[in-house]
Amino acid sequence: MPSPARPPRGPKPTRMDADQLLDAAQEVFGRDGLRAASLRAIAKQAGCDPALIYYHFDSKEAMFTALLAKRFPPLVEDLRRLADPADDRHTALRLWEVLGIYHHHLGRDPGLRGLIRGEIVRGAEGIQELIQSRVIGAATLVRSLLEQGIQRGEVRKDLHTLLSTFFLLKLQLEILDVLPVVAPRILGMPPDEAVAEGERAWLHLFWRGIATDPAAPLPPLPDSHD
Amino acid sequence: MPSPARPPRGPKPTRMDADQLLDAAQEVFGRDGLRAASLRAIAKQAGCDPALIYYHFDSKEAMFTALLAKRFPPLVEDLRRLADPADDRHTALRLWEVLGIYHHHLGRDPGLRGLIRGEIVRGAEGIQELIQSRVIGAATLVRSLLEQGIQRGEVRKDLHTLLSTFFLLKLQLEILDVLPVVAPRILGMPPDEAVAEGERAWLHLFWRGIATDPAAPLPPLPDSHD
DNA sequence: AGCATGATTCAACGTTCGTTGAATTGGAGC
DNA sequence: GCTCCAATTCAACGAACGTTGAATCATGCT
Repeated sequence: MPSPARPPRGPKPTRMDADQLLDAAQEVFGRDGLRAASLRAIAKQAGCDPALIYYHFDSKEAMFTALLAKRFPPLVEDLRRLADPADDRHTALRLWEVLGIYHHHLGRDPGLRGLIRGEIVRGAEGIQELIQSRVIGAATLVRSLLEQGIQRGEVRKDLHTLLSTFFLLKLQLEILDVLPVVAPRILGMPPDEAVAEGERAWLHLFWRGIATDPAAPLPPLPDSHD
Repeated sequence: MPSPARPPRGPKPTRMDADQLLDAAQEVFGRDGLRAASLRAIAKQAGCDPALIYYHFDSKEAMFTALLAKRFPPLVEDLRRLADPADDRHTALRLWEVLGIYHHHLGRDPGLRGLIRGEIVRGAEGIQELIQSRVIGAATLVRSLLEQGIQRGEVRKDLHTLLSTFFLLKLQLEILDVLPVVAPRILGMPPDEAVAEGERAWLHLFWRGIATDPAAPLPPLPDSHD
């Protein structure tokens, strides 16, 4: 009996590519934050050995930046399409779609959200800048949307568009993050419903806050973002 | 030469009480989060040995709850005074003071903010509930303020006051947290100025969003919260 | 069949962490 | 001046961490 039931050492029948590792990393980073997340936890989530991570990535930080590089571009691409000046739909409706895009790309799991939300402030130096530059890229598109609204006369001319963009996006992230957790206890409704109602209430409040004519009725907003 | 320059073992000339340890803990917890903050870092910040912490507190978690128990009641007490229905000032002005109270109690250092903001979502079970209950206590007072505004006819009757309270406070925390960090690069202004302008812009937008008559001019808002 | 190579695991290193028990000392009370 | 206690430090434990180098296996190429 040379070795009773030792698990095989070599490659598994099912290969593990970098993407699968990134999915696991997103889960764990989102749950624990960059610093508290352990490579052993990520490996366990992915179902492999921690050392395998070093075959695909140089370090924990490199894994993090790879995660950003994978998840951000699709979101930005959706925003870019939406920010096309040829789109002449009502600005409130387009802002509603902004919330939808964030919901679609960041809403499904804790994922990048807590990480984007938190790591800007408490993250290490280099990472802070990396996230900032990515977030700014997305925010700039949303801001241009507000400015198109001003030119169309639908949005107040004296609006601070940069701060307003910050408000719109930051609160949407908070809605996606916090409402599902506190909804059952505080709002007495299931998480999905709470998020949907929160987004709708937020857009109404925000739009009233920035509209040239706050009393004018909003165009109908399509159903929840799924 | 029995011992060249060994530092003394016994009590220092200057005693260290639990409050000083809590101050150091607030600094480190706020910077690193509950999980990533180390007792050794807290001890270094306080200028004592890590073991001393265990003389005053049972554990790291106990230290955290003690910190909440110390910092929250003064904030809630200020809110309670402000929510007195006998206060007949304009509701927008009272909401401006709400922002001021949060600024005053949570604005000076990273302190509890990042912690309140983050740990609700990603914290351990028991702590999550602890923070929630404290936050709810404060939020309830702000909500009553909105409802007084409705009764006075200054705030829209169809407002979802619970969600609106969530919006008001969450975004104020984000303003205090993020604006100082990103202001120099993005807004091109010093942190304090950015926070002051952000708070003012936020109150204007929020008030327009909830007012019965959004076009009516706001009462003058006193200068920045200091 | 043999071999090279890419994918995976194992075992270990050095570090840091939360925590503990014993040792030490300054000051209060007698 | 002695004693006792509260406050503080020291030294160490076991666990978990990021990381690395060598070992192992599966597969495709020749």
